[in-house]
Amino acid sequence: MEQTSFTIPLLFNDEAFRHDLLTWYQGNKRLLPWRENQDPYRIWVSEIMLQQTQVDTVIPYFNQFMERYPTIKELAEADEQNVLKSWEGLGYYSRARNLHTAVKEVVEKYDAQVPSDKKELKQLKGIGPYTLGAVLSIAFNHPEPAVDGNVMRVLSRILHIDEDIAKPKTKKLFEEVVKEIISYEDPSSFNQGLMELGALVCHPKNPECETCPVQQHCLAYEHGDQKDLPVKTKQKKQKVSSYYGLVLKNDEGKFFIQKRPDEGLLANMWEFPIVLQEEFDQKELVNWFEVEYGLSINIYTQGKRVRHVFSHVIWEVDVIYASVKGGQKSDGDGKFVTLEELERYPMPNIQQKIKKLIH
DNA sequence: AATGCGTGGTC
DNA sequence: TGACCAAGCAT
Repeated sequence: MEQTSFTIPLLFNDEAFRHDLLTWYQGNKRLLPWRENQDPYRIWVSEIMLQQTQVDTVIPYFNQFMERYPTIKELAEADEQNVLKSWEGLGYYSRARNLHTAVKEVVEKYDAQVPSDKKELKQLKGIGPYTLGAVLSIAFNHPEPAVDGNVMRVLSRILHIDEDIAKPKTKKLFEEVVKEIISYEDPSSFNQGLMELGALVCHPKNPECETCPVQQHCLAYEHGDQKDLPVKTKQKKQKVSSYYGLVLKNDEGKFFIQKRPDEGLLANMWEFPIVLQEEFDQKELVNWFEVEYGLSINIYTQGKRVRHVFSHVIWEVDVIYASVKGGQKSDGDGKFVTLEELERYPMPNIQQKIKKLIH
């Protein structure tokens, strides 16, 4: 009844492919912190961190995170601000907040045991189709597909599938394909093997086909057009927004920072106040701040321009230094802190760049 | 379905 | 050096 626009070629030897892939994986898999055991909590955390993030970047974050939050209960009992601090610099911060929410739910509803039930696991915050399959297969040995960018790239070449992998529908196609060829003996190694192959051999550019363990199964290699696969439409260019960033110091040498809103970009992270230049000209800044924060500031110099590229937008922030009179009161989410105290607040990289300009 | 959501590495 | 890429999810 399910009609996909693709059927696996009869000449594709899935049994031999599984054997060759698993044999290669067993002999070539990297020793990674989350591969030391099969603790579902560790597997879960690693999969969240690995979303859109490279292994080398994740490793130190994962080790520190596990040192600080060794068990589900300890993470569940933590303050979100501390969890965000552990995530600082890793990006996509909603991952951390969703993981924290989900972990608390697991403690309450499932006695702190990661559910192995597909439906229960899927409804947890931050667990989508990929992470669901990854946790089920790696932690519980269930034969579920875990289709990420690696898997789509590898299989698009092996089976010569030229559907646009940027389209959601295409991922479903690959999930159906994996269901048909996955190993029921070792689904964990099968899924990880596909991803490992994508990371170590079947690169996006210049795939190392000459040393590929499944070269003889690869239709793209046979055609000689592996460089043209996968097909992927490119994303739009980011638009640039210009801001003023205010580094405000009061009489005690403390700096003004504020907590960002609880949703949207960099939610619940802390920042030096910024304002869109198209909304307020530099001449209006003093008045704007007075009205917005109830504090009188005195601009004394303009610093450098800081540029920061996000996934979907570019910020250019002109840093402005100013002094504040008095400034003990702190309405809402703003407050004055010393440079030392500032270290305890989770701040995104754009704000770290601004912070480094303080001398 | 299309868009919002970070950061670092590569060429 | 800008563009692309990397173990995606929420809405």
